[in-house]
Amino acid sequence: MKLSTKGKYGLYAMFYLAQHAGNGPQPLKSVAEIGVPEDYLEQLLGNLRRAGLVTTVRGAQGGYQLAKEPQAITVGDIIDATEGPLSISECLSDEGSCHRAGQCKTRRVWEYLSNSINDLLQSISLQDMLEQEQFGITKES
Amino acid sequence: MKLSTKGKYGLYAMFYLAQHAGNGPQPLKSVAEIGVPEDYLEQLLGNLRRAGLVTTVRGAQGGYQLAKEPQAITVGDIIDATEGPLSISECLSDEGSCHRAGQCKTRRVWEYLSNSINDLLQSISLQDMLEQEQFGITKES
DNA sequence: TCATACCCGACTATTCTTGTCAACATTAGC
DNA sequence: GCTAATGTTGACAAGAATAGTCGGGTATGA
Repeated sequence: MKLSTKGKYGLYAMFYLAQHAGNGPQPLKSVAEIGVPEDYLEQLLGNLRRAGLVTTVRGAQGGYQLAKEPQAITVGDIIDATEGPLSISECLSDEGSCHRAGQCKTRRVWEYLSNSINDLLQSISLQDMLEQEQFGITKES
Repeated sequence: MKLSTKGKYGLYAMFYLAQHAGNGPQPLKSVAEIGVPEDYLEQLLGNLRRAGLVTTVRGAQGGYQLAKEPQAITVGDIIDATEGPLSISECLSDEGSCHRAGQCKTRRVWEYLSNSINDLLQSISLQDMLEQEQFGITKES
């Protein structure tokens, strides 16, 4: 179980935009300095735009900027937008794939895990990241 | 971010073994009745054996059984054994892939998420699953 | 010794990931 | 209006991962 680079890059990009909020639209070239291929990043920002997390200004001097305040955007929003909704098990989305009653006892586990992880992701906002220390990290590595 | 079938099938199989604990070794054929191809399941049970979660008896009347009590085996153990350790981001395992200081602020997020999810997975045992209702599910779907 | 069962490694088809590329649409500024 | 800067879109492709499949072992109870 791991995140693909889409979610990771998406968070990088959104964090970059959060850091530059208020400075006008940031062109793709600038955002790509976080270390992501431009052509690939473009796709991800497209998804983030369609999800309503960033707005764009086309043409010269255009670029990308956050569509909302940093505290109104969560890590979960970003991962949803870039990776698609996380589904621990397709049992949860596809009804009918649990063809045996015995197996369905495990379904409740997926349900519980899925809900818990979603809550977790929704509990961290870009603002929290800007402020650091805000989301429960206490132990030193 | 999703689990592969390995983790899912692994949990099915382990839950099956938990349900039949005390009835002697369960042959692969029986376990496969949960709806997993025998040849594939064999690989997964091999991983579970190497992880010390099941023991096997070879030869006629042989089969697989839990290596420990159901309360001593967690969903996290099973997923680790079948899917390999979950790594949200390779930033956490591979040092040096965070090549920019700016990006590394997001690293703490992965760290936090990773720890939280691991704790979550470790908090559910097979015994909890046998007893149902035991691992925090309260809301009706 | 034979049937039952686990053990192991190689092989493969399909899908997903991670980009790359080319053509197009929009707009600011001269 | 022209041009350069910029976002938009969809097609394409190499490589890796997933989800099995297969063929031959080895151990053991009857």
